Amino acid sequence: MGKNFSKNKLIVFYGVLLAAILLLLKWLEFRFLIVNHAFEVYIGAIALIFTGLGIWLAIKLAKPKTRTVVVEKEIYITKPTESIIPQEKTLSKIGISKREWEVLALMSEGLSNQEIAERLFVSLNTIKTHSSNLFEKLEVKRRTQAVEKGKRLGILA
Amino acid sequence: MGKNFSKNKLIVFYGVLLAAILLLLKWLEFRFLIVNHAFEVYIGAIALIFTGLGIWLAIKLAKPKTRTVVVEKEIYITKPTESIIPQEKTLSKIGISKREWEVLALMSEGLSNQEIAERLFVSLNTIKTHSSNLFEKLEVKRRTQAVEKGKRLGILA
DNA sequence: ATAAAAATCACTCAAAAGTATGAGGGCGAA
DNA sequence: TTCGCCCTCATACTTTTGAGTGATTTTTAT
Repeated sequence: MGKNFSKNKLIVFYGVLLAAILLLLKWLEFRFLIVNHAFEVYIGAIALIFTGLGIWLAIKLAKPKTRTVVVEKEIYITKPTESIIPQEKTLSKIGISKREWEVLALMSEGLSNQEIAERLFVSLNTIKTHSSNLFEKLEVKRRTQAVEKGKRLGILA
Repeated sequence: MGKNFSKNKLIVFYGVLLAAILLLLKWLEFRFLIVNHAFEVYIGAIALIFTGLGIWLAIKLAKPKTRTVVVEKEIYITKPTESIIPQEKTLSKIGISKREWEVLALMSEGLSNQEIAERLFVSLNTIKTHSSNLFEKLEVKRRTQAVEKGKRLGILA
């Protein structure tokens, strides 16, 4: 906004300057044009002046090229609690199914397989199957390792 | 692209302004001066052409001003791990011994009792005793719960 | 020095966790 | 429709974990 304003002001200023120069030339014309040989010089002066004027105008008004520099700024924040189902990319990349993730989440809360089974209304054997598959996909051997790795992968809160 | 466009627009505007000024002069000429018409137009054309030339030269030759814009980009980093032995106040308040805490820490890394025993150069039975005492002090029933509670209490990373 | 706390270890029994294998139904993609 | 994946459940077996009890040694604090 302020930039546009100053630009307009500049243009107006330049217009006035131009008018002044033309008047000056007019005056010079009256004073010296009688001298015939001065005509070429006059034209040359005009050309020179207005070329310089154009250059000056262009330099003044040209927008500077902006170069964007991205600066990485480290900000320590308690990792924002992701969605309730976090990092679906990671999940699908590893191939963990929704049900398996649910089991993992309840594991991380310290529930036993039996408790998880009751919570999810399925049998204990089902939970065992899920957890076995889970361990294989996470490449771990125990539930504690699964929880630890799950957190490292960002798929657990 | 848009930058060039606005620059061109500026030039056009300047040309129009110049024409207006010339018309003004023309009018002034009719009012107050007795001068050769063709000569005025000639001078105006010269001025216009060389102004344009100046602008063109400046645009073509001027090295672009660069202005650096710094953009801050937030990066989320897991808060740096606190002291290796955290929250001794909490530990003594609950009555967890140093050895018990060591066992808990290794538990949280997913080690089995056997592995913990080997790591600490003691027997499996010792680890079992430690963990049992640990569970009682933490008021939990399983190692997963112990780890979970340990983290909640801030005695684990 | 002595009592308390901590660390060590053993043994048994039970529960939980984990492995391996098979199998049936549902569901979406090829 | 067939194939693959997911979810479900079962059975059998092994390993790990945890509870309970008791004991010896070391460390620590009074």
